[in-house]
Amino acid sequence: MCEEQDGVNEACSVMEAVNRISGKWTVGILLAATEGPVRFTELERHLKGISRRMLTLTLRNLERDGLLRRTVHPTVPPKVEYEATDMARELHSALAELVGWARRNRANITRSRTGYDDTAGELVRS
Amino acid sequence: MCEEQDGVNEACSVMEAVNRISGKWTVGILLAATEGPVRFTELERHLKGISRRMLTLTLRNLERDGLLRRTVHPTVPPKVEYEATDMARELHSALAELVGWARRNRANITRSRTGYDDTAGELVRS
DNA sequence: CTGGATCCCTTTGGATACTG
DNA sequence: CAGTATCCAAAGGGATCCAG
Repeated sequence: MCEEQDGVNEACSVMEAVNRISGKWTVGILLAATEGPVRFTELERHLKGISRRMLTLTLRNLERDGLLRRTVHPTVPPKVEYEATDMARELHSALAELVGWARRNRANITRSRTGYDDTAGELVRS
Repeated sequence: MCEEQDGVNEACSVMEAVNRISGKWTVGILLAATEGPVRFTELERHLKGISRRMLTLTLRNLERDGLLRRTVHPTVPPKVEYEATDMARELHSALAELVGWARRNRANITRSRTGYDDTAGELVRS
């Protein structure tokens, strides 16, 4: 599935992880579900701007990967709760590293981008 | 740009990072460029299956974000080298966490998926 | 050798309306 | 409340040819 070469298999492992947490809403949902069980509409309000369809899809995929546990309470009206699994909680600590990096370098990246756009942009339209 | 709510701004920082390293080839390129300067065709051979277009695009974006440094040697034939910046090297350490997580939980996720597909799959086609 | 430009297909994601 | 179904737009990504 993933050719084994020098550093590429390492990259492959990372990508497996990255692919799983990529997606516009995945991290937000994961973080919310780590603090405790959350309901569908709670998430819908929490993740402002998400559509029902994307919320459903993202939840399904997370459940499928074993990162979320879905509990249906057979009541009227129905009540469904989502909660992060242990595996997801471990991931959370790894995520913290990324948060740190993002925080530290947010400004650098922005500067780099503007610099790049200013420089290269002019060359193109020369 | 990113509404500040409870845990969402935290998720936002993660997403900034995730968005930057997502993309099919980004991590592979980053890892290769972290070990030392690499040339265009080296990468093309290393990342088996990548198209020239995607290699170019990914390199451009990484350079734009300040994660890669692009050095042009004014020779004939032209020679261009890419190397990871300090910022990218810091990211590499954060990535290591993810690698660990991916390695530890790869099997779990696969199991979870097959289990999910077996269970839910039947319900759908009922 | 190192790309740029173009075409085209696939995937992702959003809006909305409907249902148990 | 918690979804499902459908339609549609935008982005991702591959193939190929062209150029400095």
